[in-house]
Amino acid sequence: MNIGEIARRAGVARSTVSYALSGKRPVSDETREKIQRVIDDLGYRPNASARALANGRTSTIGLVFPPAGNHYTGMQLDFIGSVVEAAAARDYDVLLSPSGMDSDRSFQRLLGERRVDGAILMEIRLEDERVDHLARLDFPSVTIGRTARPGGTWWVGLDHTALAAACVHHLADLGHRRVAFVNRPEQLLRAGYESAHRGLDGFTKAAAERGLAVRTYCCGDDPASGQACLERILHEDPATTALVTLNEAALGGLYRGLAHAGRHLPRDFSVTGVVASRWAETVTPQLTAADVPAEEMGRRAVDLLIERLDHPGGAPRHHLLTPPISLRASTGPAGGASFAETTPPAGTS
Amino acid sequence: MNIGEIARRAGVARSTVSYALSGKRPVSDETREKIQRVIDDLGYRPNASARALANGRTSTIGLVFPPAGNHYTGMQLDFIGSVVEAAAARDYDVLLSPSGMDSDRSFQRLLGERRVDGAILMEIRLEDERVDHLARLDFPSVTIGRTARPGGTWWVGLDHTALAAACVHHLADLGHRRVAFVNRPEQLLRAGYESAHRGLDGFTKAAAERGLAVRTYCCGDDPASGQACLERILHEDPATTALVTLNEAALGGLYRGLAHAGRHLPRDFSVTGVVASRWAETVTPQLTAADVPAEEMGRRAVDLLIERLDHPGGAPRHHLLTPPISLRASTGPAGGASFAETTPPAGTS
DNA sequence: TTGAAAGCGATACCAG
DNA sequence: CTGGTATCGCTTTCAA
Repeated sequence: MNIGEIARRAGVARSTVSYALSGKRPVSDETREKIQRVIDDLGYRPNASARALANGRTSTIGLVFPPAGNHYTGMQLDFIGSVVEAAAARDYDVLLSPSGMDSDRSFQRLLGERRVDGAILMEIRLEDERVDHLARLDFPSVTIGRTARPGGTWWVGLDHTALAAACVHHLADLGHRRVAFVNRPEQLLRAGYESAHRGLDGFTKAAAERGLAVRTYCCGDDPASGQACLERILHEDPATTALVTLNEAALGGLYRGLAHAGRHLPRDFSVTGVVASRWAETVTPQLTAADVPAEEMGRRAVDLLIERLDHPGGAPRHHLLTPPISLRASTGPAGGASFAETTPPAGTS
Repeated sequence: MNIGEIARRAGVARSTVSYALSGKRPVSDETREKIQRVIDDLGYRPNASARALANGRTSTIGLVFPPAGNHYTGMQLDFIGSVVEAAAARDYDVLLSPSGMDSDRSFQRLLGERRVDGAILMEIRLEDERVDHLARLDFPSVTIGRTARPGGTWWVGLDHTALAAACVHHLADLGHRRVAFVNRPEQLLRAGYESAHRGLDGFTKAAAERGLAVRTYCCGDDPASGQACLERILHEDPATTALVTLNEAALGGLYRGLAHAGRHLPRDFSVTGVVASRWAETVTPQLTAADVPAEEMGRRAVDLLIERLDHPGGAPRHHLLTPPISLRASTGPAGGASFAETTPPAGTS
């Protein structure tokens, strides 16, 4: 079923059917209705490939995120969901590409073969070859996260520096003096992941400002690593009374480690960090955290990209978000239990 | 940059370039190398729309899942991730479509406009108009989950009946006599969601077989609902000593409710269910559960679909999986505390 | 082993 | 207001 067949049955030219559909040229009511009847009868829908070939637009956006092997973090998945829904609302389809490098086959297909009109990139690194690549090609794209020098590019991001600092200040205000930082996996830090770097920076500087004793850790993206990491923390400094984390996937393990060490939240230990609300609310006690507004970020990224597609050559725009800390139940005043002096160090049993 | 330009620069016909690329016709080494050099020089990649138009295949599969408004469950997202990775490994792209009905715009675009070669459907209902629609059109598709009468269709599914029954038997073997069932939200049950129905069935029958006293509940897909649901359970029958759940998103809330009621797992209460392992391992104590093998299911769905695409007309195939229960730490013998008689009912404070 | 040309199914320009 | 036709970039048949 194609446009020629519709034209034949309606007794008009193919171009007339096309114009009746697009409205880009006036068509008499009579003709339009005649055409519409045929279309409804046959359930005709124009072929997307042909249309894309003819007018150079696919009405599809690419969503590029690194392959995760076994598991994605909840946050990554939240972004995917929000981007897809926002795009659907704007009548765009979303093509997924699990690629971490600009040389990945899937990445090449998306861009090189022009399968998409534009792309949204996730999991940005401070130095990101994918971003540079796209910028060089002047390929319309928006990043969720920002590189070291984001000037001239389109992005929506979180102010991880400020967020981590806010966590530190919150803990310092509560009287905590010895605080640990639980980051994403070391391999991601080394690879230059933005959130890991800026978060660490913000934490370190704010802690120095407040004169806190700190230790920083990298931690795998899973509960078992979280538990192991917590054991290390209490082993290396049993007097630690609080931690800040960016690692939502490890959160459950951190909690478990605390429970095993006999530390009761928030009485003798406080936990806070940067985590999407749905995960913060899953743990008990619920996590006091700067909530990552995944839905808003996905929606804004889509809006920016569509704006860029509709108005090529416009000045780069971006959104830097700094969500407030939501007070829940995982932080409390330090010293409630003076734990380190009344019990043996954990992690040694 | 198109195939004509490559042909011109290499001094050959367009068809020769095409054949050099596809290998569907012998091309002399000399010619091929000449062409390849030009291609490498210019970084040429064939246009996907043109190719799709010419040969009728898009090398893209559609992944259809219901719009979730605010949040997807972790399991849904796990499926998405696994399908995307499996497809990428087979050089297929994945187009996402958040649509619950066959009338959704996104659904129509995907199929009607032939944006995809085939589709994978998630969140199947016992009576599913999307599945019927696709079957009528003979559109290549595979479902994750199965309808009431899955004969003649392609699917990969979980034997929820057997899984729920296995949970019941596990608890009964441990001596539990009063057991609750925490299902997905009522609205999904009413809508006929397969897992909710078959799971409930399996639970009910197995419980009857073992002579257990049971209560069944529907519960919203979020921690707050889980907590509320647990309060109701203990309020309506304080002597309940165990529960089975399909609702992974509520799990954190169920645990919290138990903690608030002073029930210690697994000493005075046991929890088990059907949940993907990564979520089962997030909670403390880790959940003894039939692990949903999301990755395997996604991979198998992709394999089945590609098989169906490559060999049209083949006999329908399917995989029914029954993963075993992984013993972790959330279940234990009943009666360890004889809780109901020594403390007031929970949920009344 | 290679070239020429006819589609694939739309869009949009040029005429009338 | 409508029709005819070139065009998008690739695949594949037909001929040499």
